[in-house]
Amino acid sequence: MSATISRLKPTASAPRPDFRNLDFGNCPVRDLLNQISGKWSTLLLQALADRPYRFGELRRMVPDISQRMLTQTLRDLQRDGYIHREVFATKPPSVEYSMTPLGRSLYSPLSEVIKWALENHEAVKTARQHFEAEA
Amino acid sequence: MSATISRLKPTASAPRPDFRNLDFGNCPVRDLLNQISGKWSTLLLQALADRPYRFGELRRMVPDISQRMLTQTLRDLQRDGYIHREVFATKPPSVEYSMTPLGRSLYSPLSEVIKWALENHEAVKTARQHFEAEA
DNA sequence: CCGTATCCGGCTTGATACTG
DNA sequence: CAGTATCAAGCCGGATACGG
Repeated sequence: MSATISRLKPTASAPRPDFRNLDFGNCPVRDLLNQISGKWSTLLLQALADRPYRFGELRRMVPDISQRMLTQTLRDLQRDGYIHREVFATKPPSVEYSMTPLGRSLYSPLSEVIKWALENHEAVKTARQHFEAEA
Repeated sequence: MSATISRLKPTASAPRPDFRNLDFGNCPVRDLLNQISGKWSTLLLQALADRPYRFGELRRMVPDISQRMLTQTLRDLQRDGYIHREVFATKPPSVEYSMTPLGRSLYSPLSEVIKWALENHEAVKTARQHFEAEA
């Protein structure tokens, strides 16, 4: 997931590229992908791409997420600027989450990957079966 | 990461949607994303999108991957049909990895996400700083 | 050169119980 | 309704050593 993969200089004399920009701080792709590849992140982005939802709604839409992970994942997405959190001082209080422009701009390419996954799931499952068969 | 997020039926009488297609076997997106979101998967796909490489070359291109994870990640990618593994009976033996058509078709949308990450890393870092500042 | 085996520490996640 | 705190379990990934 590095931004720039260390390409070996064809005739490099250095014994080792030692191209240490792979840590999360310096490699944007690993840094960002690390977040959105969390177990629940993409799922929640998909949900909020539709329209804003409240905490409890999201909880019901994703029955097998724990309250803990829902809170945590939403806060991480908010932290990175993908979603907006708005508290309504109703009684009892409610909190609504919605996508930011940044979140939408991410979701645009991300949804293409999701689409690919839906369209090619069978192909991958077939590949897996073939792989097992060879063992 | 589910294929189809359980949308609450507006006037549903059921106390709970109980829409359990979120397990990895049935949810394509979570199933596939789970693989490519491994710590090294995207990085290796990027490398092999360029051209085929041998094991040792990849190892040097990604200095901080362990031999264990390189072998394992490559095998997982091969298992899902994204890359091809070819052994050459040279002396000493060498193994070359290359992308399959399926792998290329995945990399196409995936590279757009990577591109997004490169272009928007600063925006995300800024968002993080603002988030911290509010605490 | 390429791959496997073993051990093991840490992060991530889930379960549960509790507050404003 | 939303969120926090705490604790324990499981998986992932790293180090190291060995084998074909």
